[in-house]
Amino acid sequence: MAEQGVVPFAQAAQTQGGEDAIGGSLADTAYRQLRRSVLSGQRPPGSPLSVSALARDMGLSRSPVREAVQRLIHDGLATHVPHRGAQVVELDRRELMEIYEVKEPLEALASRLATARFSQADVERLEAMLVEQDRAVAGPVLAEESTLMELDRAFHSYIHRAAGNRVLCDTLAAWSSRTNLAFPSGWANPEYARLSVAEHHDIARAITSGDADEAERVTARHVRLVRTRLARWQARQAQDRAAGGVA
Amino acid sequence: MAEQGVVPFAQAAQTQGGEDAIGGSLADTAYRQLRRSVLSGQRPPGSPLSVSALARDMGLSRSPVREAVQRLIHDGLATHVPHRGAQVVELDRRELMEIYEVKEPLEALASRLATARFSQADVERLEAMLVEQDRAVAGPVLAEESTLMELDRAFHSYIHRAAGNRVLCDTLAAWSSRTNLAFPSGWANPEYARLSVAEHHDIARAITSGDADEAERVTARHVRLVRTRLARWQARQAQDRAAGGVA
DNA sequence: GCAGCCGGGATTGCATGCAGTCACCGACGC
DNA sequence: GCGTCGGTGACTGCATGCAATCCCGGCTGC
Repeated sequence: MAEQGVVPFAQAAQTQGGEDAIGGSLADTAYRQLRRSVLSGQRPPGSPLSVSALARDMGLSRSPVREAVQRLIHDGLATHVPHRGAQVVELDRRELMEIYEVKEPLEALASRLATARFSQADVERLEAMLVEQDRAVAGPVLAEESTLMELDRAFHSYIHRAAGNRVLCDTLAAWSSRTNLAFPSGWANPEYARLSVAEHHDIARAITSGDADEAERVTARHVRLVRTRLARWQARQAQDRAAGGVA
Repeated sequence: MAEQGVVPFAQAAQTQGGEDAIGGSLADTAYRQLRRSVLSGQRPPGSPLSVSALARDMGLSRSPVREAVQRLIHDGLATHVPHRGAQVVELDRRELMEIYEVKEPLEALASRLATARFSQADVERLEAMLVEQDRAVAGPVLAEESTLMELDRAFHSYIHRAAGNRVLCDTLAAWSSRTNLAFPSGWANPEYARLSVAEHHDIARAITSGDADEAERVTARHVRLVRTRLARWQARQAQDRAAGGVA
């Protein structure tokens, strides 16, 4: 049970945006650029996405930009307000919880499938990622939030790909980008970050040891815990906002 | 555990196409019309979806049709061949199996969530659906395939909505339309149809009795069995085709 | 008879024009 | 001061023009 080390999907340009490199069409380029700016927080939730304005800024016509915006809408990263144009989506708590609810069994499935297909090279790669994660949360001060998010994304994404199910992989990638959108500074909390990394160790241990049932269990647990922490963080945010609003 | 009988989502015009009725934009109308003709089998897999030709046929310009086709592509119901235009997707066995693999835990989750939220009205509605299904497979000759498919869709869709998780509901709806696309005459097999209906009874029994664990279990089992039957049916089809090809 | 080449046709992708619709803001009247 | 009305601006959605690209068929030459 181990063909190669790397699992070579087509890398789903749609869901994973392989850099702003030369994209086939202008619409692709615009899509990736917009997507990147949205996911990076450069355009925070609620930002307007006016086709005309974007076309002006990006120096091309409205057609490809319009297409790019509509793809974002379809991805759930933007919404279309009837006569106000599009804007970056503002996920409410309910929707966020819904995504985590469905992510739980699917992430668990991914880990189970990946366990059966993991090669020695995969094991080494995953362990290298864990070393990076340990380093990122080791010192008294954590690495950059964006770095932490990227490490997290890479870890889970690797398992998704290793599962060898493209539908599963694409679906989880789409959901993860949406949840990351709503979890801007959650990674700034050292406690949360370290807990996540610890849970990643549990997942990796189960997968590399070949225990599919255990991998499924600890992965589901991880998703559940992240959801709990996210809810707690959101509640705290709301509380702080309320307190700050008075002052 | 029971607010209303009906679970009122926005009905996800995107994924459920509420008839070809007056859609906001021409693009919406074109999308629904195309989607309908694809899912009904009127445009079988492999059919070309030329924007120009469709625009001519539908009596409108290329812009909205182009948008509609791209939505179909994003839905996974069509593919875009670089310089040949789009065409109705031809799902290969691998992809079909992948979809069933991910549907299993999600359908199971839907049943579990629905169990906790089912009201008395929901119970009655579900039982009415089962009566319809029984009637459809009762006689020596089954009802129309399209009728059977619609009954099946309605049954599962009702549970999805009852789960009260919109992301879950939309995702399953999208996947189901893709699998239905590849299961054209699977419902013509009386044995398969009766087995499915029997399993629906199991699911309904578990849900209405409030046993979430059991609902989850039998639902997963149902998806697994459908997948097995589909694989068997496909193998048989391939065999028949091979035999027919010789003659 | 077969291989290779070239042109016709069609298609996509992008740019742009045009009209309809609506939100926003200021002015006006009460 | 407040509510209401009208103008302005912008935006979307649709139609259409234009160039580039590529497939496919027929034709030519060997």
